[in-house]
Formats: sequence, structure tokens, C-alpha cells
Amino acid sequence: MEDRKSVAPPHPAHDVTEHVGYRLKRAAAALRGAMDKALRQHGLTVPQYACLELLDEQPGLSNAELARGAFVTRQSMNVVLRGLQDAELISRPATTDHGRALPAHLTAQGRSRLDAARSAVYAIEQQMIEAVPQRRLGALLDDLDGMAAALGG
Amino acid sequence: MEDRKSVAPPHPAHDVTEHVGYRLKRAAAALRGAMDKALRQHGLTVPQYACLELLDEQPGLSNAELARGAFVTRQSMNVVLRGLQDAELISRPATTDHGRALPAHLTAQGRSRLDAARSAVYAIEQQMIEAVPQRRLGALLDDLDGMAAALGG
DNA sequence: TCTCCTATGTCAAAATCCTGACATGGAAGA
DNA sequence: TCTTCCATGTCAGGATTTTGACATAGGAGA
Repeated sequence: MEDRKSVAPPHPAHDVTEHVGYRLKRAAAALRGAMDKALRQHGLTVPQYACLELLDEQPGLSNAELARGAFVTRQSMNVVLRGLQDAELISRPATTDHGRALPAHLTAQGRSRLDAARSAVYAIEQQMIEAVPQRRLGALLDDLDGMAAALGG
Repeated sequence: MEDRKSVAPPHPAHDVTEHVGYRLKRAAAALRGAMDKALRQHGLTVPQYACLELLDEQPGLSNAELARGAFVTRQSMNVVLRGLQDAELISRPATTDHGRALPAHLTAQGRSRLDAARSAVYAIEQQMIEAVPQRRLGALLDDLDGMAAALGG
């Protein structure tokens, strides 16, 4: 069933909806939509949640580091951080004695908010995982990483 | 075949960067960035290119249909269509005798622009395809579709 | 030491996208 | 027929994101 690639045509499909990029975009859009909907009930946006999750695992990350981790620009993450600061979900020192990066940390309020939102997000992730045969899950993750790396992600 | 749910750890990884959603987001972000960069040299944005590609395969699509195909809202696609109309890359009748949907079509100029941009985009897609073992490509596409479907995409 | 280079934080402006809303056209069912 | 419902196109407003730019802090090398 998999011998068709033996010829390796540069463009295996004539329909754009058959292309890898299109499928990837569709899956990502579906995930984004589901997360958007789920997180709204917790008063968080997707970038905000991503930021909290990153800070929970790696406390003290700077604005630029968070931006790279969430795949947005420094400027966008800066706006996100301000929103989270205004909501008292994270804390950031106004100055630092060494360097320029300001390390951010979760507040107690931020941690509880994250815990609440996490269950909703993990349920979505579980739906995704159940949609792919278990034996293929590892390969799927590897392939996603490989594609990202091939494109300089 | 689906007996894995008997054990089914709810959260297989303790690191967010190990989650399916994170990998998917990263791959999609890498693709978006690569396409953005490539298409800029052709004077097109990603939604504009997606719109042209859809219209090349299915001439006469309406604004709402294009929006669904490109995973954006009707309003966003409306803006895209106006830009493409101003650039003379597509044409749309001002009125219609039946219904309300206005069918869009590529102009000759739009088709040549699409042809030029397509080679750049296909090169990116080729890079992605080469990053995954050939025998896994079909399964990858199926899994992406499965995940999108599971999330209501 | 001094100079270059990179990284970071931030500001300003524009572009993009979405939410909410409204009016219209068509189809389905009472 | 008529009434209800759904899909479409469009407008207005705001939120989000990006591009471009600038100043500063620290490290590497001459």
C-alpha cells in the first residue's frame, strides 16, 4: 500500500487539500479552535496559557525566551506578559542587577488558574491522542519534529 | 485494536514540549514562517496564496467557502478577497441572478502569479516530505486528519 | 582597553484577524 | 402561502500580532 512513493513525484497530489501543508494547517487550526473555546471558560487566551505552562516548567524565563517557546515575537509576548501581570497571574521584577532579561514567575493565583485550565487542555490533547493508533504516536511526534527542523523551526 | 485505553495515562509527559499539541504547533509555526518568507518575494501573503490555490482548483467558490477552506472567518477572507481584487488577481461579479454568494475566479494575471509562487511553496512542501520516511507519509496524513476530525475540524 | 557583535526590552505604527451584529436570499416545513 | 430557519455578505469595533526601529547590557576578540 505504500509503494507509490517508489517513483517519488515532486507533487504527489493535484489537489491542494491532499498536501501535507494543508493537513498540517487544518489540524493546527482545529487544535487552536478547540483550545480557544476551552480556555475562554477559564479567562485565558491560548498565548496566555502557553506562557503560564512554560513558566510552570521553567520558572524565571525571560520575555524573549517565552516568545521563542510560544512561537510568537518578543513584542507579542510582551503584551501577553503585561496582561498576565495586570491579572496578577505572574510577577516580574522591575529591574535586575545583572543583564537585561527580567525573569518571570508564576504567582499562587497564576498557578491555581493554570491548574484549572490544564485539565481542559489536557482533555483536548487526549482527544487528539485517541485519534491516532498508539503504535504510531511516537513516529508522529518524530515526524512533526523532523518537519519543523527541516523548515528551520 | 483500541485496547490501549485500558491503561491510558492521562498525561504521558511531564514536559509540555513533549505534548502532541506543542509539536503540532511548532511544525505549523515553522511551515507558516517558511511560507511567509517565500511568498513575500512574490508579493503574496499566506491567506492570499491559499485563496488563489483554492480558486485554481475550484473556480467559482464564494467568500464563505473560501473562508472555510483557508480556516479563517468570512470577514477575514472578505478582506483578503478585496486585496486580491484590487491587485487584479481575481474577479468577482458585483451581483448575481440567483442566491447571494458571489463566485470568484482567477484572472490571467492571478494565474501567472500563482504559478510563480507555487514553485516556491512546493519546494517547502518537498522539504517537509523529505523529513519524514516515505513509508510513514500516508499514515502521517491520516493521523493529521484524524486529529482534526476528533477536534471538530 | 576598546570595538564589534549579539541579545534583550520597549516603543510606535500598521496590518491582520476576530467577535458581534445586521440585512438579505433561499430552502424547508406547517 | 407563509413562516421559520440557515447561509451568505457586509459593517463596525476592538483585540491581537507583526514589522520596523531604537537604546541598552553583556560578551568576544583585536
